[in-house]
Amino acid sequence: MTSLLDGLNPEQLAAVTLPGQSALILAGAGSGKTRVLTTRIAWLIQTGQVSPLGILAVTFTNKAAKEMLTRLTGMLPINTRGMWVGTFHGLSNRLLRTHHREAGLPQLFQILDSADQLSAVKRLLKALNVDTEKFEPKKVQYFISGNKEAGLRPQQVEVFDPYTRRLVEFYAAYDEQCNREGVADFPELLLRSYELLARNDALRAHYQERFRHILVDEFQDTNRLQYRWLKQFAGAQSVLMAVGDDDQSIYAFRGAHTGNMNEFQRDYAGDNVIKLEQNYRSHGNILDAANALITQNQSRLGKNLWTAEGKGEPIRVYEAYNDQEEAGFIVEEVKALQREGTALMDMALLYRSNAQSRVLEHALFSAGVAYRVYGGLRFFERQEIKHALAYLRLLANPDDDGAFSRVVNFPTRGIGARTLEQLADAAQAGGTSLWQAARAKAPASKDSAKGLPGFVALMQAMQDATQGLPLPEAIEHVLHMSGLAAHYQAEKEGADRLENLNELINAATVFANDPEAMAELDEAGGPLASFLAHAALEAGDHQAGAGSDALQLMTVHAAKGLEFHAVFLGGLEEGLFPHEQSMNEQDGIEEERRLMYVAITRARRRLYLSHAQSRMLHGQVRYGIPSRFLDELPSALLKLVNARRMATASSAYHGDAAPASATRQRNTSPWRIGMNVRHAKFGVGVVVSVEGQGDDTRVQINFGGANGMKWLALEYARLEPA
DNA sequence: CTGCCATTCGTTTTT
DNA sequence: CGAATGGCAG
Repeated sequence: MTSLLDGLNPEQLAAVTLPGQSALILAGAGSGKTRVLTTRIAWLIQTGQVSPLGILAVTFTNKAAKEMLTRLTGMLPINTRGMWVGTFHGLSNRLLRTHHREAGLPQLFQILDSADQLSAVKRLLKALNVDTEKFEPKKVQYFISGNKEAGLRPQQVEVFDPYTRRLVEFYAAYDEQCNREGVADFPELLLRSYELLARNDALRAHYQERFRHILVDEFQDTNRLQYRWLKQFAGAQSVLMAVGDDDQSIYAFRGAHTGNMNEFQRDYAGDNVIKLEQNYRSHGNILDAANALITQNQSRLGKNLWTAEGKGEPIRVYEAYNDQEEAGFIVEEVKALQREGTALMDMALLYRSNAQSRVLEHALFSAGVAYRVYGGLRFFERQEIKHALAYLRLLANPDDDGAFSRVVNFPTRGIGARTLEQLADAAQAGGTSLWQAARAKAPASKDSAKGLPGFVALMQAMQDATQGLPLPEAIEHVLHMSGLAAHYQAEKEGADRLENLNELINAATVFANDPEAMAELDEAGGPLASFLAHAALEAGDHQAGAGSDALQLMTVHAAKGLEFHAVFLGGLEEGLFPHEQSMNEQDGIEEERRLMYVAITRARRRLYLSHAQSRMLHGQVRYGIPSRFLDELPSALLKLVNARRMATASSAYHGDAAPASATRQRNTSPWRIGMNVRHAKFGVGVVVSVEGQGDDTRVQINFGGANGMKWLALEYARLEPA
C-alpha cells in the first residue's frame, strides 16, 4: 500500500507529521504548500489522531477550500460532509445560521456583498441628509469595513477629531440599519461570529472541545479580526498550523496584517517554524532572480528558494520605445513560443494595473491571438442577476430595504422618486421597513397592476405562487411574474442578460441537487436562504469559456497561486511598478517588491520583463524610467533582447506611431523629450518636457524613485546626456 | 423615466 | 484617453 507520505521531502514530511504541537509553516512559492496542508489533514485522520469532525481548516477563497476538499477525498475514503473546511466568511455564515438566536440575527438574515453594502451606505447617508461631497459614500464604507476588520464597534473607535466623530455616528447608524433590515455585510459575518464566541462561554467551550486541529492557509493574508476569530476556536488542547509566506503578502492594502505571523509564533508556535524552501516550479535563474529581489526587503522572516533543476534560460529583458511597441514585441514572442509548441493557455501576460491590458488586447486582437482577460464582472454581480436575487431576497425577508429599493420600480411600474421619498419618510416615522410602510400605505388592489398597490399585490402573489415550490421553479415564477424576463426580452441588447437569467435557474438546479449544499439546509434556514447565501459568498466565475486554448491576461495580484510555462511582465517603470501611489505609503515599496516577487515566481521556464520609454497614460504621453526592480536583479541572470535604440530609430517598428512629443518640441535647446540625462545630485532621469528659450529654458525631468519629478532651469542646473 | 451631456477620475481585490 | 457617474432637460 502506498503511503500518504510517499514523495514528501524532509521538510514537508516534518510539517505533515508534526506531533501534537502548533507550528508555523513558511511555505515559499511553489514549495507544495497545498499538498502539505491536505496531506497533514489526511494523515491526522488516517492515524486516528482526530476525527474528520475535529478538523477546522480555513482558507481565503472558495477555490482553495474546494481544492482542499477535492484532494482530501482523493487521499482518503472519507465523507467530508459536516467537516469544517471553508473560507472565513463561509464558516462564519454557518456558525451564525446555526446560532442565529444567540447572535441576535434573524435566521434568514441576508448577506450584503460590497456593492450591496455601498448602496446601503448611500441609502443611509441620504436618509440622514448628509452632504455626500463632504462624506463620500465610498470613504464611509471603507471606514466602516476597516473598523469592523480591526474588530472595533462604533463605541470602541477612537475619536480624535470632529470628522471622525461624524464617521463613527454613521457607522453606528449603519449598524442599526442593518439590524433593522436583518442583513449582514462581509466583515459583519466575521465580527459577529467572533463576538458570539467571545461572549458565550458555553458555546466557545463547545467548539474548542471539538476542534482539535486548526489549520489556516495563506496566513499572511489574514487581518486582525480573522486572527482573533481563529483564537476563539483554539482551546488549550488545540493544535494549530498556520501556513503562509510573508514574502507573498500583497494584500496589506485591504487590511492583511503580516504581524499576525509574528504574533502567531509568540502565541502558539514558538520555535516550531518549518521552512519549505525547495521549489518544484521554476528553473534556477528565475528563482535566483526572485531571491535576489526579495532580500532587498527589510522586514521579512527570511527564506531562500532553491531547486533541484538546472539554471535554465536567462531572463529576457526588453526595452521598448513605447507601450504599443512593447505590446508588439510581446505578441511576436507569444507567437514564436506557440510555434515552438507551447500552448497559449500556458503563457500569461501580467501587469500591475488593469488599464495596461487595453494596449495588449488591441495588439493581440489585431494579430489574431486568442486571449482571455481575468477580472471584471462575475456572474452573481451582474445587474440582471442582482435584480432577480433582490426579488428572492424580498421573499425571504420582506424587511430587506436594500432589496426593496432595488426592485420596487424595476422593471418600471410607474413608481417615481416622489412616491419613494414619501414611503421612506413613512417608514422612518413609523420605525418600520419600506415593505411594511408600502403595505400600510397602499393595500394591494386586484385591479391596479401599476403603482405601489400593484407592487404590493405582485409580491403577495409571488409569495403565494412560490410557496413550497422547488427552488428552480420558484425562480422561474419570480422571473416571469416580476416582469424581468419580459423586460430583457423587449430590450435590444437584452439577449445576453436573458441568457444569464436562464443560467441563474440552472445554477439553482445544480445547487438544489448538490448534496453538500443541501446537507446544511436545516441550519441555513431552507433552500432559498442557503442559495442566496451561496450567491453572496461565492460570486461565481469571472467569465465562462474556460478550457479553450487562450493566452491568459491578468494582474499580478490575480496571478498569485498560479503558474505558467512562460510569463511576460510588462510596464516595469517607476510610477507604474512600483506604483507611484505606493511610494508614499508606509512600507509601500516593500509590498510592491513582494508583488514583483510573486510575478517572477509564476514562471516555470521562461520569463520576460519589459518596460517602455514612454506610454500613454490618462490621455497623455508619459515618460518613465526603468523600474528599480530591474536594477535589483543580478545582471548575470538577465539577457537584454534588444539593442538599445535611440528614440528616433524606433520608426522602423511603428512608423505611424510617431510620438506626440515630437510636435511639442517647439524649442531649439539640445534637450529632447524622452532623452536620458544625468544630474550630479539626482542621478539619471528622463526629460519629460521642455519650456522656454535660451537662458530661460526649463526642463522637467523624471528621476524616479525618491527624487521624482523635478523642474530644472538649464541656466543653473548642470545636466549631461546619460 | 429615458437619454444626453458634463464632469470627474483614474492601484491592487476576496469574501 | 475613455469609463463611469451624476445632474438635468425633454
